[in-house]
Amino acid sequence: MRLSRYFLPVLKEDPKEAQIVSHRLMLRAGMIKQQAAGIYSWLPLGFKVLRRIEQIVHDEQQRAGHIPMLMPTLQPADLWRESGRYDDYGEEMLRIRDRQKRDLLYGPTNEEMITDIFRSHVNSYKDLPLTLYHIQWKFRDEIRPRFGVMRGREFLMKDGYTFDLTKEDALHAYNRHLVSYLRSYERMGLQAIPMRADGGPIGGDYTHEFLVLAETGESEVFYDSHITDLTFGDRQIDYDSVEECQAVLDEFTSRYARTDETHDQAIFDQVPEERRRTARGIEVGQIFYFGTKYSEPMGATVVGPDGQRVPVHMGSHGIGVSRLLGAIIEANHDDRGIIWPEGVTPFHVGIVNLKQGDNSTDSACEAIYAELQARGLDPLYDDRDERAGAKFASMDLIGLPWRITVGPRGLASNKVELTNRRTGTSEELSPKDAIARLVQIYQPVLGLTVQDR
RNA sequence: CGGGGCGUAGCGCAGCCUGGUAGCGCGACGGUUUUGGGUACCGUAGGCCGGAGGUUCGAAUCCUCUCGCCCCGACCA
Repeated sequence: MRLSRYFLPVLKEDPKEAQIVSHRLMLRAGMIKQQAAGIYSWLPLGFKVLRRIEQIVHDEQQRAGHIPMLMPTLQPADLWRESGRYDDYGEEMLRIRDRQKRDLLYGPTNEEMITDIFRSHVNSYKDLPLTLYHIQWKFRDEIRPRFGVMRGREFLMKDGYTFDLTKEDALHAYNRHLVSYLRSYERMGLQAIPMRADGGPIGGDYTHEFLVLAETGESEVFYDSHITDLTFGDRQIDYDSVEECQAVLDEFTSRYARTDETHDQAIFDQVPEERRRTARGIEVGQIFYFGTKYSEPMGATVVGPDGQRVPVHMGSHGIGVSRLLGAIIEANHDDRGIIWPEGVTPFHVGIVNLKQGDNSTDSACEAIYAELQARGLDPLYDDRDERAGAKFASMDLIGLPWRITVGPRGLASNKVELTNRRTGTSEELSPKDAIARLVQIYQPVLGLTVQDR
């Protein structure tokens, strides 16, 4: 993309309503625009990152064998009356009435609807196990929306639902989700720690939350520092293997890690003192096993091998997709702006032309731009007629992890500068070598697609 | 929902107490200048002072009501 043709309304000054860094930077970098309390438009740059995150979630869900679909944002109230949650959910649920005076609601989650779909079409244990998921906008009428997209009222969420014949099978589905979530977060450049959690209004007697450590997190967390040494890495897991999935869960939940909701000081005190940590965390996902909580009242049953009709064991699993942008920025920024991890960056590299209008720099930039695209990368070329300082400031703000700087001085000896946003270190390379380096850097990120399996 | 605060140009703000022709900085636009970290200068455009009612000769300013937004708290992916 050429910046002169893009829509990137960056702000030089801090909008006064933004108190935390991710909100401030998202507004300043022209990623979002607030339309009402907790409701945002996603401007092109923000939308691009949102789509990248969404794509990673899709990839990893499908890698785990989960099936994508899409349910509507508006739901009939009757389904929720059936489960009993129409009254239980409270003021957080946005209720709407249509012209025929039918009660509708803007879905805060989809257990009822998915259960309805399931019971309409699945009758036999032979159709199990089944995991369906979608990525759809949700609305929860928060008492106090704040922190930009981290606590919006309208938010994009991946929610998946598992159906199994037995509790044992359902817990394997649970473990499978834990594995796929660990992989997903790591691809986004995040460390998300699974922590034992409470059920909350979704319900469930077995549940973990995934927390990203950040000063601005809303939850207080307590953990054994050894937990942060664990990484999923590029290990290959057979998602059908009960043992392999269980082993990952065991490994990642072996150390003490809880939020204030479930914190137990007595157990925490058994962790060696030098390893005890108290911090704050942002919740970016949660997994639940809730048994027959919905299948029973809503009649989601299958005929088992013994000919008996039994309610299915269910679980639900969520990733806060739009919230993740905030969480990633909270965990990756400095005083000049955002620092995107390679896995989610809106553009892979920025090209800064130091002397726009100069024949040699212009053509060098054009050549680099074209070649990067030819090699499958997505560059942002700052071809505006601006001073170098303004271009650098914009690039730093929007946080592209790599920058190629092209100026007459370096070009005289066939050199451009390749700069890492995070470390600030630069290398002088020929344009050809700089491109080769970038291709190499992004090879693992671009290589990760489901089709490659 | 309780407590606190704010709505004046695209953004950040002053003016309000003590009523009398609506201002500053940044940004935008047109020039000149400059070209390796938000350059400098000249000029131009841009405002029903959130909305409604009231007081007054006269309201951004005083009074009443209302809408919106932010912050703290209880609640939450």
